[in-house]
Amino acid sequence: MTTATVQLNERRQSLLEFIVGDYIQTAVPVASQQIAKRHRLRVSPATIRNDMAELEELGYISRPHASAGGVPADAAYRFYVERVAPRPRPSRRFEARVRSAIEPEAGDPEGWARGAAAVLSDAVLNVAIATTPRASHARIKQLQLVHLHDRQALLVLVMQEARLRQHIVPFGEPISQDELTGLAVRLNATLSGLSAADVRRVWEPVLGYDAVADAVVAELTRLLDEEEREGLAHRYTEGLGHMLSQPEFQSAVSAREAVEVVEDDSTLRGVLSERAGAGSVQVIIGGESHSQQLRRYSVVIARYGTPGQAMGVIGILGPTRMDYVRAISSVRYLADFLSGLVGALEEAP
Amino acid sequence: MTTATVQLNERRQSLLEFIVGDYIQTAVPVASQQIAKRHRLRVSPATIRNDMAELEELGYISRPHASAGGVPADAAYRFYVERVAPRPRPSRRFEARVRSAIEPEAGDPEGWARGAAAVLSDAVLNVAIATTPRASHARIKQLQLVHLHDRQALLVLVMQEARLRQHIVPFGEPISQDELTGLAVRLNATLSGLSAADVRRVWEPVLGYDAVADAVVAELTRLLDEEEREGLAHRYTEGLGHMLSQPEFQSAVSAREAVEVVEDDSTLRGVLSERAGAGSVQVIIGGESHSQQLRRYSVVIARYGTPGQAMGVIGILGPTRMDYVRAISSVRYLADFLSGLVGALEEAP
DNA sequence: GATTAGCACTCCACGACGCCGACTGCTAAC
DNA sequence: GTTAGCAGTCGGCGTCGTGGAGTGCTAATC
Repeated sequence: MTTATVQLNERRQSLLEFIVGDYIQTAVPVASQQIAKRHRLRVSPATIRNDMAELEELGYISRPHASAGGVPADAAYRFYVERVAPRPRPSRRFEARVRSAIEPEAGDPEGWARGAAAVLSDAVLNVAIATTPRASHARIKQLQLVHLHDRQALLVLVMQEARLRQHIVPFGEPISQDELTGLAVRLNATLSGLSAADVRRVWEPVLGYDAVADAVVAELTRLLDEEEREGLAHRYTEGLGHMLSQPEFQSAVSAREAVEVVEDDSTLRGVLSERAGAGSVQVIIGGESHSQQLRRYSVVIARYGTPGQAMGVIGILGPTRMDYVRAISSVRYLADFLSGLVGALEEAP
Repeated sequence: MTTATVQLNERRQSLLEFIVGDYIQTAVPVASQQIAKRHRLRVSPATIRNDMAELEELGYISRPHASAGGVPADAAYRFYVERVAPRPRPSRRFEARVRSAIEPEAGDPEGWARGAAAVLSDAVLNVAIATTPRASHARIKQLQLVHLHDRQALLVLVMQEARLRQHIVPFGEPISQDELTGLAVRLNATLSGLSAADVRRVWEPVLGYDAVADAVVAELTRLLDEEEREGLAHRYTEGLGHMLSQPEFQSAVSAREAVEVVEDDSTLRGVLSERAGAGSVQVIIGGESHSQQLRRYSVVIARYGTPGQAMGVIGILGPTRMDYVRAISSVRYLADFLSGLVGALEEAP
């Protein structure tokens, strides 16, 4: 039971829904006569005006100037989202596009995230954001050592969910590929499945016996530590052009502002990480983000992945006036789809 | 000997240089009196006007309207670039930033490219683009097989220059990690250092004896083939916000146009790949690109890497009115810097 | 009490107008 | 070839006026 359903009788709720819906479509302040014409509300424009005055009083709509139509405030979008939320599935067309844009066989979460951002942005004509799934407790799956020079090797680390990292490891002494391979086999035997903390505990007793192995293990734990710090998750952003073609960005200042919101990592980072509520789709409308920069934007996000193991984020950024019905259903569908893919990467018990 | 040096006496060449230089700084059509005031040219504005009429005649400058100052045409920028090209080094400050933004120890070309794009864009206040180095003849360095499920493994392929690719390989029969490890060791022994064609030739005789190995090799060659198709190179783009704060993008349409140029892969792909001239820095000014979309933009790019082996691209995209001196020296320095890093990844003979 | 018609009023969008100032092109003198 | 002087051009900008869309209010009606 939302505030709105308590405050407003049924007709006013319908009216508010119409106002938000029309404004989302047209981006023009909606006038009482327009509503009377477009929707069969069985009352005259004058009555609608009275109701709109009431809606303004309660903070659901505001007016650009005294004799103008109403534009929805954050509260109105919140009401709208709650009212239309149950509508579930995206179009068949969208589902088909998702399936053709993302290749499950690749086993490449980065590619999936990139593909997901691309389809999503095309579908909602706003900016889409996707991060690769990332484990809160990174564990090593397998490592590989590739000879580069006499005293240098490339360490390739495979973690759960097929996350790859690479780093150069320098050694004090010359070493051959054969020796490296042997070392990798031994390390894999002892360290597979362990977290950074585990690795340190297991390795402690033998520390100091083999300088080469020590160097590899040190780098290994560093990479695992890094992986756990969420900040590093690679983010794919797509569709800025789509968003800028929305009418709210016709002025040059607002357009540049939008670019800055998208390019500035810190702005979005807060919204993406803080809203940890897994499961369903989250909608953060305008000022609800408590971010000055995002005051005029809404974010629709969902987490995906395997709970407790590795989670990524997929979502939309756009002006508060966005097609929430389509946004929510698209994000929900994609999150489920990606979760399925990531789940399939988990090792069977 | 350029066309301009033949057509223009020394004073007019200086004049043209001043016009271009001033316009690059101010973005305002430059007037004869301004030039007389700012530069000690030892002639009166009237003379400058006469010379400017000549420059207009020859197509070096144009005027927004009949009684306005001159703005440089593509030809003027071309002249300017050639005239100031010899100036060599970027500022110490820039060099220091490059060194702190790019970590050689990481041995991660993707990270280098990303870092390079970031510093470059900050330095020139325009869009910077960097691709990872990519071999024209991809050769396998080492592979790794990671058990996912009973009938599925993750193939991790390391190529020269530490390029990584990953892909899931499904099998008809169940297989353990130990078997996979053994297979990887055998394959590494036979296939290391080979190209896709080599692998196919070497493998042909034993094809059909081991379904699992066949599946891995098939996937392997497919990845190598893919690697050779330039289209797949991952591109990092940075600094759109910087570019949009340039005065040419104050109007909303031009801003959106700019976003589209940057977001649309195909527009830039042409310029990036076609200009294969390795070595020095290439400057493509406005219409020289023969692309309608890029008519008002200039591109400053250089290839980096180890010639004949693996090459990437680093460059700048901005309005034709850009600081070419800074752009060219920055790109040159970064290309050299990155080439050094990539070279160090090559296996010693 | 809720709904509606009528009407005066508000405010924006838009085009016309006019003025100021910056610059040029031209002419004639040096 | 160079320069001073001057008439002429054009963009930028603020002002003004008008048309039209839309509201709020009042009084009548259901």
